[in-house]
Amino acid sequence: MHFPGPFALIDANNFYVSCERVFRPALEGRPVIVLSNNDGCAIARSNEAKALGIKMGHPWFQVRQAWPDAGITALSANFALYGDMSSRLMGVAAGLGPEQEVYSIDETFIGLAGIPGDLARRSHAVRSRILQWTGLPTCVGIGPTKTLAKLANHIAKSAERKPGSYPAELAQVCNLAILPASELDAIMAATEVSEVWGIGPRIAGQLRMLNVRTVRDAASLDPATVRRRWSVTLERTIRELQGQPCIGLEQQPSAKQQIACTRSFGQPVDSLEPMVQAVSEFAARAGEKLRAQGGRTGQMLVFAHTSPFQPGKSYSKSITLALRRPSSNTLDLVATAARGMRAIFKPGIQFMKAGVMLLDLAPEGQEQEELPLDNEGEASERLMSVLDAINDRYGQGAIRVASAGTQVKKREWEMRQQLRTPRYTTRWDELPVART
DNA sequence: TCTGGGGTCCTAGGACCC
DNA sequence: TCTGGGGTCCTAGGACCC
Repeated sequence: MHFPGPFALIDANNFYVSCERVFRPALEGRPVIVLSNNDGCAIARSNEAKALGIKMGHPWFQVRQAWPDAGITALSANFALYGDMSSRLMGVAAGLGPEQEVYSIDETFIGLAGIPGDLARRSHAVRSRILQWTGLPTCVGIGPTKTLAKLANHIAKSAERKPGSYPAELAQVCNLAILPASELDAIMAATEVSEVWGIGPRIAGQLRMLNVRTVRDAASLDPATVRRRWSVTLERTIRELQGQPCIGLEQQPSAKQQIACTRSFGQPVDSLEPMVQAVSEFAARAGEKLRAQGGRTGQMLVFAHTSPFQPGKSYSKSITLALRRPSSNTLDLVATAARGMRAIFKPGIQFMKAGVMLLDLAPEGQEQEELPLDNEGEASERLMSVLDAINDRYGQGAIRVASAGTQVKKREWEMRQQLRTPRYTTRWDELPVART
């Protein structure tokens, strides 16, 4: 395990909303939310939207009813844009220190070992550079462990957004590593235990029953007792709060152990053909992800179910299928997914969601080889790399399997996305226009 | 009318082995 | 009254993260 602390955590503020605002500055200062797939519920909120009381995961149709006159702008998720903005952010953020772990689309840990001088001042400089070069506002938290860096980031954000919640000088950049013990103690006593990375609602509730309510309370627990009562995971969290590094920095993203592609439909589907289309498409997407990490799959899970929100009879079924031999070939995967769907489909059901999961992943070259009776394997690899290269250059879906549906064959299962902004940075025909 | 998607890790318990 | 000891592998379920 690698502990090049102290650690910084750089985290974008309201990331998806901030990406949208870069290209639509008129949205500054206004309540803006970004919706999940299918325009279902709020997954990102501007500060103004949070101030209205809109919650994470709040269904859009309820938001619309509850605040008809608040001037809320709702946008469909534009993941092509967010992914590209993320890689720009990560590139500039890397300048803060020698080692970097990209933790999520909008967060990165930086290992600061060996950096001399005032880390807070350096962080302010990098923060300004990110804002100037990408347009994205961020906050930086610094601590001797990753858990404390996360906590510091929370404090930096709260101090900025809610003046008075913490000392004003901690806004935007908060370095817990150099705080005098008494001040650190006061801050931990003023922070709820549920804010700690790794403590979710369930464990926070159990801790509350033991009168452990603040971060300070949690940091005073005995690690051995915590391990006995809960698990080694929570023990690590407690030790990290006490300043002992237990969670290392992971610079190379490790290969995934499973790959999923699942979607809710834009409308209920009750016939077999569109269901087969949908899982064909999902299998093809999953195959792209699989080839990107250089892996093969030996098992696929296919599932479909009705909406959990609709009254009436519900139906949910899944099947696990073995591939004849480990493969990353889209044509194999699509055929397997279609076979699975035919096995679990039942007429007269209003299906609302389906998905494909690739299990039992292994790196290429690790599986047992069959005697090559022809050059089938090599041809398949060349076909897939050409497919990926074309889709990479001309856009996702430029070439796809026909069983996933075509423009002629309507794709009735496709998700709704009526409020999507242009893919400004990744499509030539959607570039922002400066002047006509 | 309308409610997301994609991951990881840990533990307990059962099956099975010698 | 008594009923071994130790190990591995797999799966399901719980909890967490963004």
